[in-house]
Amino acid sequence: MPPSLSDRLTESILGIIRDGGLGPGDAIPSARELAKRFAITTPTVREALRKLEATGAVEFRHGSGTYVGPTINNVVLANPHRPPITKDSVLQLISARLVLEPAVAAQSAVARRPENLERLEAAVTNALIPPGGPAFALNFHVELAAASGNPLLQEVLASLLKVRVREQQQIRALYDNRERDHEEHQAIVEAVRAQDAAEAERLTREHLDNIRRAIESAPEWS
Amino acid sequence: MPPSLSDRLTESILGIIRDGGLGPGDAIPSARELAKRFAITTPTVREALRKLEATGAVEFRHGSGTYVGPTINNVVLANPHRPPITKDSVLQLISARLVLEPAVAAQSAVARRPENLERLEAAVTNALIPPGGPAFALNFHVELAAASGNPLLQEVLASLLKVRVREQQQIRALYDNRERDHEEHQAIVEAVRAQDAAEAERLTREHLDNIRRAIESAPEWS
DNA sequence: GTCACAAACTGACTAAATCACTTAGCCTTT
DNA sequence: AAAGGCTAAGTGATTTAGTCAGTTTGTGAC
Repeated sequence: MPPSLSDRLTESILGIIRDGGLGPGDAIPSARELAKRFAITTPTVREALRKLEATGAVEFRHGSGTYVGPTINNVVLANPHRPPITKDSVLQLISARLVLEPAVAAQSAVARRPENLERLEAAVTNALIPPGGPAFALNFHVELAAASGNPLLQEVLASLLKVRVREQQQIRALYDNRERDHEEHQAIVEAVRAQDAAEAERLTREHLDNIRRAIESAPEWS
Repeated sequence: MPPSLSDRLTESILGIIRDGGLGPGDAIPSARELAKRFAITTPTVREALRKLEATGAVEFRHGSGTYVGPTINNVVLANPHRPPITKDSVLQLISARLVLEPAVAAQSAVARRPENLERLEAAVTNALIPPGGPAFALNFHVELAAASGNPLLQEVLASLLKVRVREQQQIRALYDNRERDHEEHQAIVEAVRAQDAAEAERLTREHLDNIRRAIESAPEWS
């Protein structure tokens, strides 16, 4: 079963991006230009571009052009077509985080660099006055993973947390305790600053367990 | 900025799948049928379907139809357009696994059910004679995550390991030690069977560290 | 009953347009 | 000279109408 024209075209376009040394935000040739270059028609080009769009490899801007997307170099992705959220799925998510994040926090405590501390501080203090939407509080957990020095860990956490963005307000209603959130985040940062891996791990587990309990005791929804 | 027709169409098709109670393998209406139903043209339908194809939500079978894909209910995905592998990216991956998998193994040790042990045994014994391609040895690690009882953890590990499938043979050349692999897997299973979380965690860390060292000492490639 | 074949479905792709939006430059106005 | 509005070129978004290429299924000959 030979790969379809659309599949080969997708790879070719990725080749153009990579061989051209293009990064997120850079423009790629227009659909008409690509159609001419590969001697095919624009609907076919668009199909290939749509596939790349679905994974965040490219972005369309109507009237302007097509640009390299932010997640083109990602290894794992949050499913953009993920199923609707339920209370069970939220509990499943927090349980998974409860397994993964303490280990990440421990790693971040030993590997963190000065600039990570700065960014963590910023994420903690900005959480009380969210500038970029309701999901900003989750930024802390992504920054914590970033401090591990391993971009892959950051990707995994960011992908997991992106799930919650859409229904963040709904969750806020169940667990809106910014003060405690803030205090616990602050404590984790201090442990990371002190490079105390065991303490960072313990505090992170405690923090997530608090959230889990709050969600668990909340009434069913959706 | 209102969502484009293509975006709304994608959601509508997902609605058809979910409202129809369709699961992986089930057929969805043909492109022409969908075009008629939404009063649009087939190229537009195909664009929407291509986006769903990119995330594994649907699959095309030329001449037969379009079917619900295996990962439609996934929360995280392996990027199908991920960048080419390098030695550095492999080390980054193994480092991330070194952080995550020991914690998963500990959880699996306490949460495992009898059927998980069966599947783990099967994965260990089949690893020596791979039936379904060269990537079969990685199955063990996915099964280990499955034993945690949290499908999300299984998804995360499966997505991380899918990265390696494509270049698995290349990696095999660097670290082809099936005997030791097999022994170490076996030891982890025993710890999981005994529900010894600390031991499962330790053995998993040791196992991955062995792999890491083998890759690290290998010559540069690609 | 079994096999070959032909319709009828399906996806894959083409061709040539038109509409909608953005951008940049020019030109007017101040 | 600076500010604002207009216009034209370039781009994505979508349509229309068809052809080609696989797959499935039922029918009829054997």
